[in-house]
Amino acid sequence: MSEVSARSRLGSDFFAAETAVLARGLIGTLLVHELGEQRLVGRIVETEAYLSEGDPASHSAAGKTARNASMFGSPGDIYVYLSYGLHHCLNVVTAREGVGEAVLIRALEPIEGLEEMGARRAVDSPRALCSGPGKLVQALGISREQDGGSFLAGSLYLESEAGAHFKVNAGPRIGISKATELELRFTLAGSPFLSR
DNA sequence: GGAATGATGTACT
DNA sequence: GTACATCATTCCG
Repeated sequence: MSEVSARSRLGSDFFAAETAVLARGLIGTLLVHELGEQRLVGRIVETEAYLSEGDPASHSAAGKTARNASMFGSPGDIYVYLSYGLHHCLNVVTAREGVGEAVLIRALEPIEGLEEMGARRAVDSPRALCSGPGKLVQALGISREQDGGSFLAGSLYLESEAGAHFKVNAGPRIGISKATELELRFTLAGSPFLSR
């Protein structure tokens, strides 16, 4: 009997799920960024699904542009975009047959590398490190250089823990003005590390 | 506690 | 010119 459950890197079968299903399934998984000797890890506690048809809040709704091109790639691809001209946000692409869809990672519970995250963020409280889409990208040292890459190969990837189970809540997405009636935001029940 | 505000790249009217 | 999948700071109660 091991006290530490086995971790395994998530593969292509995991990312093949329908977008909203994957958004829910990502809750509780570990986001890992290896930066040389550094290993920065956070548990995903908040996600939002951005669809194509019938979702005017999605970047893909107005068609493909230079900025959102990665959203039209393949399941498991990385989409990083610049928000409000200042902050970068990280997405897991779920595109299928030219249909641009993705899952926005909105908040993490810091697990490993808290000190390094604090240095990058210039904050001390663990709650302030990754409690927002722009914050977690800065804390983990992610940049637009990762845009168009893949979670299936490279230094930025996802892990699951064997036997792990999480209670997930669903509700309306936040920070948007269109399609606010859709319940496409998923959160880890009771987590103190959510964005709001 | 909450509301208002400034910073500012990309895409669209 | 305006809107936007944001954040930190500044004001007010």
